[in-house]
Amino acid sequence: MSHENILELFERLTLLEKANERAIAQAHSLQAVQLVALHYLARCNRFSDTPAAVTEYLSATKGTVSQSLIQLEKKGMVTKVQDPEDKRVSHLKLTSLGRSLVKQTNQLALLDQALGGLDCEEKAALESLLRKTLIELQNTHKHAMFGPCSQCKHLQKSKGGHLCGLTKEPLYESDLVQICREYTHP
Amino acid sequence: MSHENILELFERLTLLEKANERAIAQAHSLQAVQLVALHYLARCNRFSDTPAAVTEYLSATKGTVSQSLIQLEKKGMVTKVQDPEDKRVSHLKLTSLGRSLVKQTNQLALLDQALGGLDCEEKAALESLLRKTLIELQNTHKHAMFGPCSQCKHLQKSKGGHLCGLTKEPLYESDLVQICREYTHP
DNA sequence: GGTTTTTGGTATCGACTCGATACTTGTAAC
DNA sequence: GTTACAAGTATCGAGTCGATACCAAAAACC
Repeated sequence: MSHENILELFERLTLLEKANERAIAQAHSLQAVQLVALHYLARCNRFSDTPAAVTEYLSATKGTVSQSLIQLEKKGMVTKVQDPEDKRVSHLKLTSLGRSLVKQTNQLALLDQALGGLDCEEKAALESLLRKTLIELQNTHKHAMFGPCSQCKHLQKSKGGHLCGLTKEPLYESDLVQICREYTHP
Repeated sequence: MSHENILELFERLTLLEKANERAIAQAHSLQAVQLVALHYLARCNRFSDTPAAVTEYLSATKGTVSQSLIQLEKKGMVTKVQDPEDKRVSHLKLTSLGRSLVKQTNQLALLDQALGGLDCEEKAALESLLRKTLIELQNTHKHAMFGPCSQCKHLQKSKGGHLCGLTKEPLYESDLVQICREYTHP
């Protein structure tokens, strides 16, 4: 009748996953937060690769995130590129070292391995249930959701391609699958 | 085809929930970890209310957990009671202050609110999928699982009641719904 | 029965996170 | 042009975390 069981399961999964994340990060001389940020940067689009976006994604404060990003830069995982239009913002690009680290650690998530035990139908069901929960959560609170442009409310078709209704910028194929900080459910 | 979407959704939910946890904890002058520990202690059985069990649950090191528990004790949320049989172990009992805090913060989980948007069938489906995932995870790695005695492999019936096959101790009604560190899936 | 090993728990140290505040610089609003 | 605001950095104190060392009680061993 209540949600207690789900909450417990979720918390348990979360704790195990978190511990695993820490272990993996440590194996590469990184902090857990830094690894999460790195994975985020590897799959966000070019509107969402700024320190501010990472801050929003991690739900942390900009001071903290700034420091973590400086660490990542020191370790040669990312480089900062100043935005040509707005000189205040910088874009974070993964170096080849950063990209290879992401690749190495991609399949190490405990969850990823555990999900191998589900068949396709179950995975689809789980995905849609989780998505529904997340959307519900976004409705009650006003948090950024960070989804792919391809499923976003702001996606528009233009001659021969796509367009973001918010920024009016063209979206190419590669943009569509990446996640964006402005994602809104239709 | 792959699990990427599920992993993303899961990570997003986790990050939001974590941020929320921090905020709630801070509102009560606690650390997030301390609040999680407190909630754990509120629903574990009498075999699982020791510092070692909390350590296992949080997947942290005993040194760290020891400090967190000392903080909780200082703040009057829990009290330590030495085990009469094994003088090394201490049991952590919630004070009335601790219990009331747990009650206050119980319904504040973002997830809890978001799950309100699912109907009963969906919730049941989500629960069983998450459980299957967790069991799968336990099979590949050997982590403690922390489930309720009522669903445990070690549960045995005895004359007029139940019994834990591992410790041979009697289990009363109230024990059955609480979570135990020795939980094993049948 | 006495020695060794293991286990539960604490104490302490350094590296790091995190939040808060203050600050700089660039952009937008009026 | 002045003011407000936004992006990002710097810094400080409180606290987490992992590692190590340590103590005491229990268990295993001979």
